[in-house]
Amino acid sequence: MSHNKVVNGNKMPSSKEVALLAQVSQATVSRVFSGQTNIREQTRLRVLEAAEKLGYRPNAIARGLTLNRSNLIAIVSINVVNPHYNVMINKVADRIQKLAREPLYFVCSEEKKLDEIISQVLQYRVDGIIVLSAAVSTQMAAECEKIQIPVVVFNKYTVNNNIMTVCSDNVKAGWMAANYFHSKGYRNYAFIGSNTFLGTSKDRLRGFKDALFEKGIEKCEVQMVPYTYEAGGQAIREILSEEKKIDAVFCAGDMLALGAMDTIKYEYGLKIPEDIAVIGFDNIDAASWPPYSLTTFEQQIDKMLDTTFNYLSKKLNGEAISEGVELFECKIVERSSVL
Amino acid sequence: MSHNKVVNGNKMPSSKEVALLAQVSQATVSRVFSGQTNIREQTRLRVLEAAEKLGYRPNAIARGLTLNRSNLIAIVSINVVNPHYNVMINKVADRIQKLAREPLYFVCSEEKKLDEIISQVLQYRVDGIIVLSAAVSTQMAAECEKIQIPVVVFNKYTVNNNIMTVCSDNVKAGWMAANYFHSKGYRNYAFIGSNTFLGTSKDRLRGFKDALFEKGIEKCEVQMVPYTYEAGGQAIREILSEEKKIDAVFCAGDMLALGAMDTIKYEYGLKIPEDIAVIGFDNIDAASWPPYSLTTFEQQIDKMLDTTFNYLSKKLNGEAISEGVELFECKIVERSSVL
DNA sequence: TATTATAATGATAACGTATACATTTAGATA
DNA sequence: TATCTAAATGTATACGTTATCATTATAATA
Repeated sequence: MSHNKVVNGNKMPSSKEVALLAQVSQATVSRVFSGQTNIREQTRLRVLEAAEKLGYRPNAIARGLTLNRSNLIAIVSINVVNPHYNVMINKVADRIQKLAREPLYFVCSEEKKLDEIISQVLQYRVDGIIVLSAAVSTQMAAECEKIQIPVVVFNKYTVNNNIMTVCSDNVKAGWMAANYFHSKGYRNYAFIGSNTFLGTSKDRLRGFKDALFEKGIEKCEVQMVPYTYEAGGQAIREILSEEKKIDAVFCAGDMLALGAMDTIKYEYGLKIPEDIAVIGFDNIDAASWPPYSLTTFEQQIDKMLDTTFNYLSKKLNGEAISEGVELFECKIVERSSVL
Repeated sequence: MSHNKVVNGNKMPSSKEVALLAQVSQATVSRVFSGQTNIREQTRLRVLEAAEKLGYRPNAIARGLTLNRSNLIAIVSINVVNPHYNVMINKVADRIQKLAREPLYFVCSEEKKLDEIISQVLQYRVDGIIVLSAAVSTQMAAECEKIQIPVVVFNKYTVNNNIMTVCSDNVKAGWMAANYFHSKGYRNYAFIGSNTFLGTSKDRLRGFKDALFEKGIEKCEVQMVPYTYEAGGQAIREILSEEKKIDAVFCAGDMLALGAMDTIKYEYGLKIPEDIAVIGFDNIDAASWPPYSLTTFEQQIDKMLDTTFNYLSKKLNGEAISEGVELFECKIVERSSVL
């Protein structure tokens, strides 16, 4: 059938077959490929040559079984179209590879199903789990802790003894946004958040309202919508339609902000920032483009990743490091969507 | 030390431990969890109860070893910030999960290193490999074929007997773009492609030039730049700076097109489409936003994914299906960046 | 050369699962 | 009840690696 009859046509050769060809024991082959030192150069070469000839590659699955770890690190992310998000995922994947591990990628349609997904993840005996923008249940966190699998929740504020949480200080950012608006003379506020990232949006809203309260302002139009450009437009439409006079809108995501801006300009013929000022969140690429020039918040993603991976690698090396919540301050990137 | 002394504090229980508690053999536990039928309901429940009590989860790694397949499907993608791309990756991941497999995600910084990455992928004895926008070497393709691992190259035209290629008909799309421009009366052309997706860009350029040639037009300014918004701007700057009169530019990617458009409008004060018409590629979200309203090409991503996963699942089920190149036509989405 | 110390290698037992085969049990029939 | 058949379960082994321990080969020393 096959044109190739060498050894075992259709499956990858094992170390045993390499050993046979190189005339050494299987253990020696294993030693060569697990990078041990006590090997005579001559035999090492003979083994490598035999391996080359057979197209041998160590079986990571089998290795995982004996070592009781897979070298896999899971990324669990909610399924959302968000440029900022995809940048994050790529960065996370890259860091995992730099840790000499492989990213096992799980997409989670609804946050409700997160526990189910993690349960699946655990079947792979991953070395660690990074959850993006979703909350891990207390029960699941306890279970992971019990079997010594480090979990980092990234970009979602949760308090949980057993897991590491790395997150932006969203409450403070909201507070900063309000103060920034106020300092520029704006007085009639609106907030557009997303129910896709509900917790995060709520935190930003809380900080926003806190600051307004400090200034003696109670009124603030609030819309919570899906995280899309269109929904941003729809939200501002709701706000503007009912004769509610606002002159400043804080959007808990650039995508929402861009949708709102275009609606403000093209549907209502209003000027930004003269009629309405806008602040966004995430500083996605498009925020800096001339048609928008959106003032927005930048998160310290790289520093957050440093913390995440410092924690993970310490855990993986068995070094002591304690869990907790690590908050990072956001920075306003000033452009021209606010006076 | 630990507050929990049940069985084996810090590692996940095995089927053996479950068997012990349920007073059955390990084989029976295995049978319950691999969904076999010949099990008395009573014992099945006893096993499930014991498993529940111990927090047992089958070890996918060990299962992979015996079955000689991991249930993993690798996604190998080049590292690029491209919204269209991230949408694709999410869709691919989702389909993999629907196939009851898990996506193992590899990011490849340079296309040169693809073979190296695939070599790593193969260590995990993945059930299949999906390569996005990168070419697999003939040698590597042959190797994968030999060990019966199906490979699909998505979104990159390559001819290779051993792998399945699913790709848009880029040559034809380029040809369509030129004809579209020409039918609207434009006569002075430029092309901006990306060296990040060089092969794809070249194909689109070839079709574009072919059509121009048919019309008796030889001249066409060409720029090949990295796939970014900024590079798109820089490219059009190069084209416009040297007194080269052009009135139509075809960009092999929306990101490039948006960058070019903003530069045309805000730096040169020219009007789109009156002074210069623009066609993009991919139909990313931003292309439809009012400031751009970009006429662009839409790829039949879902149909392409259908073909990809139909091929994969047939291969995985051992059904016969032959490799080959499957091309999909692109569709122009007409907006107002062309007269 | 004989003796040691050390480096290199081999033999073997895990790791947790699935499965072929052997055995037991339960249900059906006479 | 005895017998037979089929279903349920148990036993034992293999999957490809790593690691421990035992053994052999090599180099260093007297």
